[in-house]
Amino acid sequence: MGFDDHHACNTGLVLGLGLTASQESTSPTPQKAHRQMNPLLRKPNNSFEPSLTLGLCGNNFHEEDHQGNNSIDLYRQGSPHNSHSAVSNSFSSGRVVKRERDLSSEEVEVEKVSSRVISDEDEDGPNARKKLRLTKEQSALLEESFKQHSTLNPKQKQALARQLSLRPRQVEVWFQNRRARTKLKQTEVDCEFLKKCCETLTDENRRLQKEVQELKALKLSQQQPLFMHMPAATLTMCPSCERIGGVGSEGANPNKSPFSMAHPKPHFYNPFTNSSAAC
DNA sequence: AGCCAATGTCTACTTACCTCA
DNA sequence: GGTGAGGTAAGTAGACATTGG
Repeated sequence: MGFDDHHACNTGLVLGLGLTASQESTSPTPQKAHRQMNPLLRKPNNSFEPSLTLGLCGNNFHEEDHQGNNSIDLYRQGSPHNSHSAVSNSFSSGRVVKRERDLSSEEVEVEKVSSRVISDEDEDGPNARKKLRLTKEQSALLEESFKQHSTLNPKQKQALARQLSLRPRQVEVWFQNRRARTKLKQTEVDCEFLKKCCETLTDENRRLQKEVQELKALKLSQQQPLFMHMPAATLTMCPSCERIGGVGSEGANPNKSPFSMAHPKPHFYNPFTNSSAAC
């Protein structure tokens, strides 16, 4: 169908059942493979599939080779609040097993060091969970990095964490939350866009229904003496082709619509004006 | 080659803390 | 000063891929 979304809703967005191909460069990381399996992130290389989403573009994932040496830093926190972390909670339950399993060996070591510091400083009880606030500099650098690639491979994570004096886990969490926020915003945009499309289609539907009614009425009137049902004032004659058109069939929507018929002005045959002497 | 456990990463959802009006 | 809303760091569960035995 010839529905032109770009003009209909004027949002600058593209809606369509399109076939999208992968924009992602090759990455040897497992995450890439995972993304290919994940329905929300999947961008298969050699396949096309219908899509309605307005996902992030420019999301190329480069296998950047940061210096990435494996030395372990004691990641100091950037703000006074930072001496506490969620790790203190994790270690207070049996989930510490999973928690440690989630961490690389390096991270485990860092976590353990951190937890030691935490336990020294934590005077609010074993379950206290103070909120970390990232500094402006940290946030800015994370944002910058996110613009380049919305997911990180382990090396990138390590390098970024070192650069920011954060734990790799914190960098990972920040990226996870950032992706979630992006997706949420995009969903809101999509929702607004679809609402507008719905309104447009509803209006169009209403207009077409009205047109159908008028055409039906006209057809009915043609089966009976026309002068009894159709006042002369409702008929107009096309000066060029000398045909008669009804009022109201087009006037309801003066704007050209994507749903307009190929020949928007219907020509109605009027036996009374169709004689050779009519014009 | 096939199986399985361990591990790592992801999303989605939730919780808890902090800030600000 | 108290409070509710919003933002966000972090926890959790579940799914899936990879890897090594």
